[in-house]
Amino acid sequence: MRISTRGEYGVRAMFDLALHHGQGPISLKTIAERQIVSEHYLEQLMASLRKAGLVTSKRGAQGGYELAYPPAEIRIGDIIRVLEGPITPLDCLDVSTGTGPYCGHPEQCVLRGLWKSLQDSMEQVLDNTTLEDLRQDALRLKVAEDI
Amino acid sequence: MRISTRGEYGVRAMFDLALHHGQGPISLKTIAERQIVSEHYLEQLMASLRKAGLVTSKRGAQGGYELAYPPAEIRIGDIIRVLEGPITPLDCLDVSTGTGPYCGHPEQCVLRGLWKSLQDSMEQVLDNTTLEDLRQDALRLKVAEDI
DNA sequence: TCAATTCCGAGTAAGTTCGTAGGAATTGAC
DNA sequence: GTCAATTCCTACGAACTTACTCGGAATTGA
Repeated sequence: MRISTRGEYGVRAMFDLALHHGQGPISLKTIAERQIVSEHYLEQLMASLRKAGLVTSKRGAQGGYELAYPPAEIRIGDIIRVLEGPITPLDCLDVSTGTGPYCGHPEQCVLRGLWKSLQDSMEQVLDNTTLEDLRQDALRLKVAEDI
Repeated sequence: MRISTRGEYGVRAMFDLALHHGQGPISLKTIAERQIVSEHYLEQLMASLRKAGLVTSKRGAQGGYELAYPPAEIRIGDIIRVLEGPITPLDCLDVSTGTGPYCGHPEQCVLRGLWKSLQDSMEQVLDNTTLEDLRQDALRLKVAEDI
């Protein structure tokens, strides 16, 4: 029931970009130093986020990454889905794979309801929180300038 | 964000035991056949559940496993915790490990709130569903006798 | 021109998952 | 007392995932 470092670091990087949104491209090196993660590893995560259209990049000197949309329009669930895959406790619930909704035996429908409830509650949290929400939290903690 | 087969099969096995609660010990072989999982693999899961006190076992001919408590007193969260470990999206949230609550940098407290909300919502679902709830669902589906 | 930076593909060590294998110990039924 | 059924225990292992590292090509602003 854990998210991996892909999701964790990815959300941290996107949160960092949200805090500095509007200040031009931020380099990987800067993000990696501020969030204390491996630069090369983060590079791979940013590549995924870029291909998914959540960030834009600029190469060369003074290049870096920026959010592709305002922080209020990027949900944490969007980030997690890109980096961790569908938000679901069980593969058979994932409509995108076509393996569900029936897993072969009718009695499993009872358990399916359970797992579906779990999935719904996870998505509810992750899709109702945006980067802007996190930014507001940070401002409220009055530590934004230190980050 | 997935549970592994340990949790999935374990819940299925416990659900099976709940449906047949009060009928004496149920053998691994029977559960494995009904739930279509590997008998040897399930054996390992049942060993964990036994050590955790959720089931009792009886060796020898006509032996098998039984729920240690009535279905209404066993929460799905209890089963998942035994088989998958603490229910938490991030290790640093797990109070039992002592690594939390501070992960070294204050700005992470903002993200901590997010992950904590996620954890709470997952535990809310898993700890508010008991085996009796699932049994009632099954009875309502009128398929209990087929299982 | 050059330093900074993204982009890209490959490799890899350690850990986790999902089992399998084999046999010892226990028990009820006959 | 024997035997079949069953739990109990330890060990092994193959495949997959995770969390990176490495090296270098391409791009860009100063």
